[in-house]
Amino acid sequence: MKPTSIPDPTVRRLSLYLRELETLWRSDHRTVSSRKLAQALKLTATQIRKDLAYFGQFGQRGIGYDVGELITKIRHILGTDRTWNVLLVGAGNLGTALSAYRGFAKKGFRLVAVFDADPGKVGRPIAGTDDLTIRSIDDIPAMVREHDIRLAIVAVPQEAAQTVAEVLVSAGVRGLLNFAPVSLDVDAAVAISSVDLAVQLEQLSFQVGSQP
Amino acid sequence: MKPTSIPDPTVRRLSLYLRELETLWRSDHRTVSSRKLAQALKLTATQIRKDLAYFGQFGQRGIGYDVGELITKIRHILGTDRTWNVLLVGAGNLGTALSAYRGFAKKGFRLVAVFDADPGKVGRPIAGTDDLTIRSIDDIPAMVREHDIRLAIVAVPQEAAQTVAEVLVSAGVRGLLNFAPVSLDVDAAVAISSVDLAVQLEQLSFQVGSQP
DNA sequence: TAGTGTGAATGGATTCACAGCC
DNA sequence: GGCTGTGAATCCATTCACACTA
Repeated sequence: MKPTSIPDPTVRRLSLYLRELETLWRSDHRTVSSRKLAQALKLTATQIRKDLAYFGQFGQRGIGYDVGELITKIRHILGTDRTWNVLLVGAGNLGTALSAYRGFAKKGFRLVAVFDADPGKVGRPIAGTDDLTIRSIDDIPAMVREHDIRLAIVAVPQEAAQTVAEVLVSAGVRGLLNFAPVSLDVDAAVAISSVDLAVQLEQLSFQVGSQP
Repeated sequence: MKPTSIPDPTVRRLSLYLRELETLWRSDHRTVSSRKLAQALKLTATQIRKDLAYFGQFGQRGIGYDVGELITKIRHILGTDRTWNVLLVGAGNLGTALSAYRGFAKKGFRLVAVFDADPGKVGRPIAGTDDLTIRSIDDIPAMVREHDIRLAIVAVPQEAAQTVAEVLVSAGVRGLLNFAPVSLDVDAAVAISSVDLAVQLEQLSFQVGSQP
């Protein structure tokens, strides 16, 4: 891994490369060219080579890339070659669906606890998970310490999001995946990734709407 | 609205401006400067002014922007000043959570039907919605025609996503919001917006991981 | 021939600097 | 004094062109 700062778009694409490579692996492809990868992802071959070149020389001229090796390398770059303990706040519709989502575990993210502010929900088990029960928000700091938590998912209503974010950050969490439709204001050292479901539809509305 | 092609990043930010403006409106702010807006969203004031200038002159020098007016204008630009009928495929964990999500309706997106391939699920009502029941995938074309559907949400497992996308597109859908962890291959005229939940966490892993 | 890796050129978004208006 | 709108300058990601290797 080189010392230079990596362009943000490159990091985003790295995840897509990994996803595609894993699919290729499952269908028994053991080598792939930047051109093939580009086709599948609707990017350019040069871009993929540039992106990978930020981190080293992974390919064989004339041959392409070794799928298994590249998977290992990208996982290492992204930091997903180990297990991350993750915690989730907000046991509403979305929160419980996310708790039961298998895709996280497949990528090495293990959900260790779910929290909700509603005392009526505390203690209730979450369907579709092995043995998770809803905990009180007050237990967050202890859980963060106990399980070395660095990442958390925020799936609470807009009004509660900023407060929850502050609790998490002051407990020591370093990255937040935010589903609340609000821009969180936290220390700049904390990484934030946001998914606003309505915003996604608005983008489509714009693109489709400007067509007849 | 000008004829020039709008930068993609600008369109993405437009949604954020709208969200922030709606929050300001609820807290009784009736005017706002680009600097205030920039602070809240962690952007630069110039960028906001440039973005808005693509579409016209909405501000008052010395004063700022009228919150209500700007909301109206941005909604018009995004095409959300009308109701969009939307359809959702995949009544698993995530799909049912999305069906019950109130945020879509607030932004003018009305979910009119939910589909699933599992015959055992067809006919079952969806909790948290008024009167939606799960329908057979075969009914998609009829529903698209009947309700003038242009946007659809894909919340099916990876293996099913490409097929579902093709069914939707050939039925006439113009934009897809895809939650399956796969890159969909459809006609270039179809707008696609993708949310891969695991990818979001990977991005955080990278950012947090490169810190000590 | 098929394919990677990379400096140089290009293109497009962001920021600067400032004119113009309240 | 405060703030918008915008050409010019800057910055940064993408693409081009090609040396190099299997």
